[in-house]
Amino acid sequence: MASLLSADALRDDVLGAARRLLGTELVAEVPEGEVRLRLVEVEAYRGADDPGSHCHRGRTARNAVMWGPAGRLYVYFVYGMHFCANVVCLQDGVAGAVLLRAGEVLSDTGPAHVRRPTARGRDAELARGPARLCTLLGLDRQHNGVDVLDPTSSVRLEVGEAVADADVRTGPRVGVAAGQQRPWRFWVAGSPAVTPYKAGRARPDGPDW
DNA sequence: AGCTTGATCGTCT
DNA sequence: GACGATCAAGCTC
Repeated sequence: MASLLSADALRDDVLGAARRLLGTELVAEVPEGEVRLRLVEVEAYRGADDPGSHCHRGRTARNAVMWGPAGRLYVYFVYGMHFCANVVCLQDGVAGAVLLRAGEVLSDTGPAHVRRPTARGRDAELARGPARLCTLLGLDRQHNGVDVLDPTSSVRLEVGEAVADADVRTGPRVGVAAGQQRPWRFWVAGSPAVTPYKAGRARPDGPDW
């Protein structure tokens, strides 16, 4: 059987954690059954030194989980209709997390397509984008703070087939104007589930950072 | 108390 | 390629 990811993989630095999370498998119990996702796109976020982070301006009720121990889920609400999920990293008391941006469905895609009808039968679109990933796995504010390293949780992070360094790509984070120079987005080259690059959003010469 | 913006997505042109 | 949905956090007044 697959083993759970170790907290050590997340505790030291967010960039290493993001790299290590590629290829890991997120398993969630949903009403339709179980959905198993291979993570293929993630982004690293930090604290006060990261202008693109929710924790840039300190601890608040909303971002509190990001300051807690590694391995918990930080789930937040955006644009009035969507949820996005992160895996919390670094030591207790230090803000850090990795946003889960995309994954490939390894389990039976039947139940997955029931949950994501707008994918119109295309497997690559089941979990392409952070909010779609949450919809697929049924993640919402109820899951904020859930420990994905706990075998009794309804959402768990398990070790998967390793992704070779040669298959890893990095680039600027999507939709983050601040800190554009930081190539803190990691993805698996060639995966159909990775968010397509939007040239129009790039702002390489911003004065932030 | 009111205003702006957002780690987005689906639909329409 | 562009836009509207829809709401809470975080500012500003």
